[in-house]
Amino acid sequence: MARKKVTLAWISNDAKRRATLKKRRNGLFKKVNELSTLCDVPACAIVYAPDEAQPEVWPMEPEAKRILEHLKAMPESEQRKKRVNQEGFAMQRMVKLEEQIFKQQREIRELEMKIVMHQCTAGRKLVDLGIEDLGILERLVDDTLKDVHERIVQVRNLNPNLNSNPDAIIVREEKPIMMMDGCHGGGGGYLDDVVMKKPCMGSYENMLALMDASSFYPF
Amino acid sequence: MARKKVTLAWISNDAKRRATLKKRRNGLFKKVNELSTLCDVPACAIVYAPDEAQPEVWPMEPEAKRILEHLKAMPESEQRKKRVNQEGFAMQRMVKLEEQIFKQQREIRELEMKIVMHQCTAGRKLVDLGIEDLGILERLVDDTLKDVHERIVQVRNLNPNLNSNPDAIIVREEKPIMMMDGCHGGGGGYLDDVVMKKPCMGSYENMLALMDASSFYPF
DNA sequence: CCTTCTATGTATAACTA
DNA sequence: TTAGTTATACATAGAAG
Repeated sequence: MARKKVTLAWISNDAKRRATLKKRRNGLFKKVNELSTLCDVPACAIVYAPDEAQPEVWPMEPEAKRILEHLKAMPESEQRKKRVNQEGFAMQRMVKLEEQIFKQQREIRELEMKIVMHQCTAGRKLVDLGIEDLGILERLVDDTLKDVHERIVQVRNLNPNLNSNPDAIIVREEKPIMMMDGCHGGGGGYLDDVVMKKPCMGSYENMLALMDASSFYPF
Repeated sequence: MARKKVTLAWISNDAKRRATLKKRRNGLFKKVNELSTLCDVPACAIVYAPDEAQPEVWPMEPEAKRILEHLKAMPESEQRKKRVNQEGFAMQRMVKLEEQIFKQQREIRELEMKIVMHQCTAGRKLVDLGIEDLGILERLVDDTLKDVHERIVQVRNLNPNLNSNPDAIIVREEKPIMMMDGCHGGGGGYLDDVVMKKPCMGSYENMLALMDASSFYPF
């Protein structure tokens, strides 16, 4: 019954659109109520439905009307201020988008470095990496080392008589790169976040983030 | 971090109430947008914030007025076109940015999947390793770290002005990574469900539509 | 056209930096 | 304070009646 991901676009299917309108209008009005209750602020919402001469209004018309009177009375000069702010809106949004892109680029690089770590047995050489990638890799390896240390300490605490010194066993291989497969996850594994991380917010949410009152009404 | 069950009552704590107001107001306006986009109906919401002389209105306050007054349509559409042209540049840029973001998000997801694949293949966790394996691992990781250090020093000697701090990255070098050779089981169908989402144009078009010229130049 | 159901997406309370 | 995270509550798309 997998629910689709809701594409923000006009719903062409008639029945669906009407169903959605109804459900969401209810949800919207509920939210209006909650907001004005929780925060004790006057609030209202108005939705025109096709086929309905009068729009749905929430809360009761009279109160809504009172709320709306303020708008009518708002002087022009303030509207102009708002206009200016709204023009700046696009700018701000672009800045946000670019920031997001930058962050994502870093995230991508980091993931790539993690994979390099996994890959090393496949023969990748450090010589192929640029200085920046080396920096990232350094940190990752260091983190891994810390995780391993930590785990060793844990185990030692449980069994103080154990010894992890593998000198007698280990023969260093030609390749200096460790084989990471299977060394992650679970107990503080440094890679868990890769799996768990929530997908980045879409740009639309970003836009909403900009919809802060202070940007619009800075007087 | 358990989220409380939201008692539908006035929030007495000041900071909390303000935070909630802000969050929920954004959420509310987002819903208004979604509703009017999905179902193509005029809709608006108005929220008064304390400490603000004027209420928050969504969509643009003048548009809201129009909605409320059963606005008259025609002459405005032409002005809207003009408006859109004026904003055309910014809009196109934003579309580009959004596309880029979307592509990057897919890239990130793909990288994450590759790592997951590794984890699954390896199927072991740090916790699963015995003390000896941990010791071996420790040395391997440590050796790797040393190798990385060494390589960094080498590179620095060649180019003393280089900086390995990832934060300094601005433009990505040519993609140096070759991913996971041989790890894509046949067909690689596992990513098929990544649907090409239309770059969030809808919302901005909608926004522009709301930026009706008559609303902005009401003099 | 309604409900009702429920799996899944989204919003957001609480927390952290 | 504002921004970013995470876990959880809530909203709702799609299906079935």
